[in-house]
Amino acid sequence: MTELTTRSETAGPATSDDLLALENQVCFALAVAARGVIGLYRPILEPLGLTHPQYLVMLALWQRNPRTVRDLGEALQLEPATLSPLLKRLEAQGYVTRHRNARDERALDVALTDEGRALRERALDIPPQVVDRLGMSLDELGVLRDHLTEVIDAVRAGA
Amino acid sequence: MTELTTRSETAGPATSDDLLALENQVCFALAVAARGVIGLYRPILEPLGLTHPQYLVMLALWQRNPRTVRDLGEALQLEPATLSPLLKRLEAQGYVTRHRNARDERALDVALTDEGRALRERALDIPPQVVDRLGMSLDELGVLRDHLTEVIDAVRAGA
DNA sequence: CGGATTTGTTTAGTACACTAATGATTATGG
DNA sequence: CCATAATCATTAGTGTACTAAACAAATCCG
Repeated sequence: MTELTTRSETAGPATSDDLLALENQVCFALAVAARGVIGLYRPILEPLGLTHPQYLVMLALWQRNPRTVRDLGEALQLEPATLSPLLKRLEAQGYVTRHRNARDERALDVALTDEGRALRERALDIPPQVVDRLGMSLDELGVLRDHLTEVIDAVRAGA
Repeated sequence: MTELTTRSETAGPATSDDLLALENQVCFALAVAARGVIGLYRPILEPLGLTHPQYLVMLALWQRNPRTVRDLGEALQLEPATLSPLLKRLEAQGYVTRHRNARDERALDVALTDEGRALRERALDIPPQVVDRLGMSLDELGVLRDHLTEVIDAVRAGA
């Protein structure tokens, strides 16, 4: 017997109902969990004037400072077409500058402004706030993150 | 010592760099994994003329047939404002009908058409295709789904 | 009964996120 | 060296996904 969707019960037959049951779909759990967790960030990021994807860009820039659009896209696994307008909004907020790279005029260097650099201090309080609201242990979250990393690698391999 | 973000290393201090490192953020892993897995569905769902959220609505309707917008929203954890245009597109595709509920004229009943019902047969092949492309075992996926369900519950409790 | 409140859906507005197409710059190879 | 190909970013178009506001229908309650 081959089971083609994951079910809570380990015994019993995998009926066609089980196969297409919403609650058995990993993709559904993934979508709901991602939307839910990102939703937790919304009120926390709002005072900083950041959306969640914008926050991730800032995290990437705090790790390495002038980065091209392509470089950011690889780090965040986002299409340049998604980043392009997002970065313009971050520029309008005053957190980054956008300038053509001198050595390669095709590339666009995205760099932190003083304000963008200063924002990092305020951001230090964000992860603990989210962990607090989630109410899950760091161990649990660590295990989850490792599982998610496996999925991400599996997607890359299967794509 | 309190660790506020999950890190791969269990020993050593949690520096401010670790705290804000992109690769340590569960929200980032969640976002990338969700986008990646949903991306795997894209070529598989395309021949059926469905997007991933539309596919989830169909799954919900195959489980219980006439459902109101609100009911679907609770099942899928989506705002009615998100579902409203999505359901119009499913109606345009010929998979569902949209009619006001006779007993409560506020509510909108979404019901499968014959074509929508028939689509279920073709959908039976989707989960195995995705599992195949992912290349992860059903056990791993089951564990992951259970972890994600915990996160979803934690979000609901903390929101 | 009838005004006030609640509920269900829709619309408006903003912001991702994707694919495909465009345009500009750099790299390549005959 | 120069035509061709590859690379980088942007724009256009579609489809989520959210909040806030609008609207109609049903419910509540004095």
